[in-house]
Amino acid sequence: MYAPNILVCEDEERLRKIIVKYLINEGFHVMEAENGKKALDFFFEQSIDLIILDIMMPEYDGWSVCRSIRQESDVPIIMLTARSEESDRVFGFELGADDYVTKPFSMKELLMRVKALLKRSSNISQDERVIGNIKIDIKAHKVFIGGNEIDLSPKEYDLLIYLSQNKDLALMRENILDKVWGYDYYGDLRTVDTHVKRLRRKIQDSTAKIETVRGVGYRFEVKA
Amino acid sequence: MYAPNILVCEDEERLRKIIVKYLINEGFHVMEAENGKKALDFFFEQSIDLIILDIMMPEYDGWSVCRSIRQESDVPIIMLTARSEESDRVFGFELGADDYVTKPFSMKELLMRVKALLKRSSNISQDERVIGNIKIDIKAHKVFIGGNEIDLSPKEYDLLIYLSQNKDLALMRENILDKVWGYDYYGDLRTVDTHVKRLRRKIQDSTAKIETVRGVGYRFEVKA
DNA sequence: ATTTGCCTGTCACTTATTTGTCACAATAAA
DNA sequence: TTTATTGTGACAAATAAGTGACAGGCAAAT
Repeated sequence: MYAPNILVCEDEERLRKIIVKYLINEGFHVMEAENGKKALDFFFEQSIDLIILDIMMPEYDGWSVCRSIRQESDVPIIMLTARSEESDRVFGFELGADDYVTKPFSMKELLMRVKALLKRSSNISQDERVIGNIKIDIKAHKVFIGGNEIDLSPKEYDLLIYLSQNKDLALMRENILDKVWGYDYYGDLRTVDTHVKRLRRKIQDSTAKIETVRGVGYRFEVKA
Repeated sequence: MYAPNILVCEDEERLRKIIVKYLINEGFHVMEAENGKKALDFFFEQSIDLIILDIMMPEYDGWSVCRSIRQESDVPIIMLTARSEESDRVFGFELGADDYVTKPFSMKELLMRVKALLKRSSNISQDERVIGNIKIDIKAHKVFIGGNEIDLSPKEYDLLIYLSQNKDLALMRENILDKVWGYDYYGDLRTVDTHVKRLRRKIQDSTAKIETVRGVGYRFEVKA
C-alpha cells in the first residue's frame, strides 16, 4: 500500500508536532513547514497528496499559499483557522480549499477529514471512476453502465463528472451551475433540473441515482 | 451550563466509587455499571457524553464493549487498564478508544483527560451533529435515527438544525421564528407549534425530544 | 449555402409536497 | 372550575420539482 504524502504547514510548533505525530501514527508520510514560503517550496519540489494549512502564518499566510497552489494543482487542501467565522469559511472555499477545520479541534476530527479527502481524491484523480455499476473512463471520455457504453451529451457528461466528484453530498443548484456551467454563467437555475432529468433518464438502469433534496438541490448516490 | 453524562464501567467497586465521587464533585452526571453488559444497556438507553471503561471485567470485557459502542456512536471512550503494555494501548486505539489510562492513576490525571475529551467532542465538526441517537449529516443533508434515515421537509430540517445548535436551552417562539424563518418573517407565532408537532412525530422513536416549556416555548434535549 | 441532426436553455403546465392558519381538543395552572 | 396555554387534525394556498415541447444554436455533411 502506498503511503500518501501529507504536508503540514503550521507555524506554531507545538500544534504542528502533535498533528505530525498523529499522522505518522496513521502511517502517512509527513512533511513539515513552519511558514507559507517553505510550504510552497516543498510543494513544488515534492509530490504532495494533501496539505494541511494554517491561515495565520508569517511569510505568506494560508490564503496566499492556497491561491498559489490552486493555480497549479487540485491537491486536497484542509485549512486550519482559529476563528469560526462563516465568512472565513466561505472565503476559504472560494479560494479552493476542500475542507475547513476550526481550532481547537480534535485529532480524531482532523484525521477523519484527512482520510475522507484522500479517499475522495483517490477516486477523482484516477482516470477511471466508479459509482455503483457506472464506470467513467475519463481519458476515453466514455461512460459505461454494467459494461455497456451509454451515450451522453457534453453537458450531461460534465454534470455526471461533477456529481461523481461530489458523491453523497447535497449540492445546491447554484453550485452545480457555477461548477458545470461556469461562474460567469447567467441563466435560469432550473436549467439544472432539465439536465438532471435527461441524465436521470440515461442512467436509470444503473445502481446510482440522482436524489432530489427538496429545498436544496440534488445528491448523487449509489442506490441503497 | 449543561452537565455532561459520564458512564463509569468498572467491576471493582472500591475504585468505581472513588471515580464516581470525584466526577460528581466536579459537577458531572454520573452513571455506574459494574460490568460490560450493564454498561451497554445504559449506553443504549441513556444519552452518554463520555465513557470510562475498564478492560478487565466479567460479562463482556472492555474491548467488546468498546467495539459494540463504536458501531453506533463516536462518544469519547477512556480505557482503564492494569497493564501498561504498549500493545494494549495500540489495540485500544484501533478499537476506537479516545484515551487510555494505566492503573494506578491519580484522579487528577483522569479528570484532566475527561475534561480534555469533553471539550474536544463538544466542538466536533460542523458537518456531523449527534444528539442522543439522532445523527445529522449536514453535508449530505441527511438525518438518521439509530442508523435509519428519516425524511424531513425543509422547514423541519432547519428547525432541527436550530434546535440541535441550542440543545438544552429554553427557546422562545419569537427566537425560533426569527432564526428559522428569518427576522423579517411576519406570521403567527403558533406556526412554531405546528412545526414542532410535525418534527416531534418524526423523531418520536429517537432518544431526543422537544420538551414544552410552558409560557416560554420549547427545549430540545436528550431523553432522561 | 443549405440541410440535417443533435444539444441546449427556457417556458408552461402538471404533479407532489410543504406550509401556515384556524378551530377545537387537551392539558396544565390558578 | 375557570383560564391560559399548548396539542392537533384538517385544509387551502403556496412552493418546489418533474416533464414535454419547442425554438434557436451549432457543426458536420451535402
